[in-house]
Amino acid sequence: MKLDALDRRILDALQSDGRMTYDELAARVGLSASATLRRVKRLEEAGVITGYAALVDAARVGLGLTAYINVHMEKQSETAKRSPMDDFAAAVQSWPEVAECVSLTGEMDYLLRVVVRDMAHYSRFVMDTLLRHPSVKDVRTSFVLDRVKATTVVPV
Amino acid sequence: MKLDALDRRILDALQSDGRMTYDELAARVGLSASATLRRVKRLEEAGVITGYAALVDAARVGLGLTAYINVHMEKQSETAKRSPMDDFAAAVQSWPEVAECVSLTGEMDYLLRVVVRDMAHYSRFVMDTLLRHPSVKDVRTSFVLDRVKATTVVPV
DNA sequence: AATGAAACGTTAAGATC
DNA sequence: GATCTTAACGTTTCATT
Repeated sequence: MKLDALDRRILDALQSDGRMTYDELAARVGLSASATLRRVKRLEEAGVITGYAALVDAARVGLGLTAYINVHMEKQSETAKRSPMDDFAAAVQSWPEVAECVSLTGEMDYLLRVVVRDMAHYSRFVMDTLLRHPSVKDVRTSFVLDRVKATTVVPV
Repeated sequence: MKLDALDRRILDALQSDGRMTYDELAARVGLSASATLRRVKRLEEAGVITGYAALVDAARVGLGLTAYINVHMEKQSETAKRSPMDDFAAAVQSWPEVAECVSLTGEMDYLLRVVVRDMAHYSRFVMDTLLRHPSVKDVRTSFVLDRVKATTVVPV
């Protein structure tokens, strides 16, 4: 989708404050409230704005440990009915501990960001869930010592 | 902060739809709107809810490339006036390409998630910004092939 | 039972859509 | 005009004495 300067200003504002009123937003971008609303709806319908979220501090709700897990997969079996990759991707969606999962260049594997209560929770997740999945061969974990920066804002 | 079942339901709902009205939210959690409002304000003031954000699809606004960059730092010089770590942490805040930056166990370095337009943009960011920083020794990059899962929702 | 604190619902006025 | 937000006020609940 093609964005002009006004769209960018709208996205900039709504990314920082997703509950801003249309009056306030309109004042900030220099349009009327109704024109602003039309643009926001257009951005939503075009899939530019995928949703709105309250951002929760994981540590303050008892989820004090974040880990990055490199997951190595078994070689794909030729006889498998469906791809182990797709199967793993589907499983990941259902695991609430997994905040993020991407496949990367370099190695044929996944990188997971998981948010858990503590080491015991981490251990249980890896042993009982992750390693139990048939496509997973082995994992290598790094734990987060310090969250230097974490933003949902994309520089439009 | 101590959360009861109602707080959890509120967080669950607002994490999925941050623009939900208090009437709607109240109906979902089984309270009146005013009681719901009071609880939300309390969660905000306690720092449990850190903010609200419109979520933007980076690819749809021309930011088609995400990279994970492992950054190795120079050994900290004894005579440095302030810590190179802190200096780097401050610099990272000002670079809009960096969506996330954490320090990890294992190696004394940082992991960055950067969101850029394309390879040319990535290259310029690494050459002209990242490697130009005095504390940075070298970097190793993996590019995202497939975003399997990416959520801001924390399982409360 | 009496008390106080915490949390709830109703209502109404103002803001927003 | 209809909906939504928000503060005021009275009521309920519950732990403690």
